Amino acid sequence: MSPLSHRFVMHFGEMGSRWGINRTVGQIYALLFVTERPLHADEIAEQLAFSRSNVSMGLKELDGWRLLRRSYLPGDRREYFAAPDDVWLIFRTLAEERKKREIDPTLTLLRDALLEPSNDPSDGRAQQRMGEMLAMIEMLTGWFEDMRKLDQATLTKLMKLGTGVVRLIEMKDKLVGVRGEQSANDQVPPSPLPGA
Amino acid sequence: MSPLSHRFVMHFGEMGSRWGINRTVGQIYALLFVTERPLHADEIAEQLAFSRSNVSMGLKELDGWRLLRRSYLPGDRREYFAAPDDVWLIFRTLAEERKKREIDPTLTLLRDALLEPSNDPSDGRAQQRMGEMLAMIEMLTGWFEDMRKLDQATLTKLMKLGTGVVRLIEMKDKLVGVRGEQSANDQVPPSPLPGA
DNA sequence: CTGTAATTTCAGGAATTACTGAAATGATAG
DNA sequence: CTATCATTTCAGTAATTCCTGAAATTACAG
Repeated sequence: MSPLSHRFVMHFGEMGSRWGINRTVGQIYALLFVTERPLHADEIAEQLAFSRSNVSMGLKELDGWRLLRRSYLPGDRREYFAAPDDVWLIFRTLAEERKKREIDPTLTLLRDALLEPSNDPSDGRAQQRMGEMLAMIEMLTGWFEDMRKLDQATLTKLMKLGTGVVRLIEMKDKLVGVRGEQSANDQVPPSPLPGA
Repeated sequence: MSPLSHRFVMHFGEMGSRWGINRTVGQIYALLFVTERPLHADEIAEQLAFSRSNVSMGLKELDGWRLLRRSYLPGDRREYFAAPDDVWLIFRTLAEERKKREIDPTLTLLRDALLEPSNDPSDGRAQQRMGEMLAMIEMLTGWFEDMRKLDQATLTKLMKLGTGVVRLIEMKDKLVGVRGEQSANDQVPPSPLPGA
């Protein structure tokens, strides 16, 4: 492995813990990401000096994140692995999976907990706060869902526009006359900071 | 603690590991979040059945995330802790801190690594891929920075607009007349306009 | 200062998570 | 079916992270 690739792979290994994956998984993905051709498990194990079984578990984990492309070579029984070519696809998948793992369980808890009527009068404050949190998360996830539907070209255009989008909204408000509330299904949540 | 609050606190404890904090820190923050008045460390330790020193370390950690409000009571030497009232402020802070911890180090690595000219010819592919990743992260963080500058009201409006924002952009393009400056990747193919 | 209350630090043990080698399972060619 | 190669599972160990009690430090009242 070239010094450049090696540095990149090591970095992903170190960052792994902050990203909620372990060193092995981080390094494996970095390696697949920078490598031109698909690799089979033994090659990965050899390059990273991990045990074969560790690589197997790491690949399984990555598979759970939907971040792997699998392929075969004619006349070769071994399975080959690669990262998707499109970095934006990788990012989208990552964002979706993180939302599913880090946000959705809390969304469910808040909805469930706030549904059942409380007979404990001391719950007032807690209900209030949990309601605030729920409203925020629903707005964020709704918006995330909206953005997720957009194709890459549109999303790119939107991001390049940056704060310029505010001028558009002001312009619209001026033309239309005012802040007509958008219909119900317009709530959306943004997830700035998709995590790693 | 009421059953409702207890459930919330336990949930945050369990989710802690997925969020990159530990059980203690998760539970402490959940407790502060739902509790009306600020609490001092001993109260937290008692309610959650953690050692006093563990609470101290947890509060230090939360402080590092800038998620704590500290206060004093007249005639009382102890320090009191609370979560900010505004859930959006909490979210923004969280997003900023996560970016700092999870994204910025990689941004730095990619910039540094791609700056130094490589003499290793086998670096071609790695440079290419790392460049793609860098371009994506720069677009995302740039956009994040733009959104971060907006005040809450504007951000909320934008999120509620959801995919409606695409219609605005199309409208603008129509009014202004799409100029050649819009490059190839800016074409706006009829996108799924769910709200439309 | 001195004494006391509040808080933090830290070494070590507890708990959790990561990793390995060996064995089991699965897949395919002949 | 059988032999062989590939992959996964899993029990045990290594490594890391979490948590505690005791000691040290800090803050402040008298």
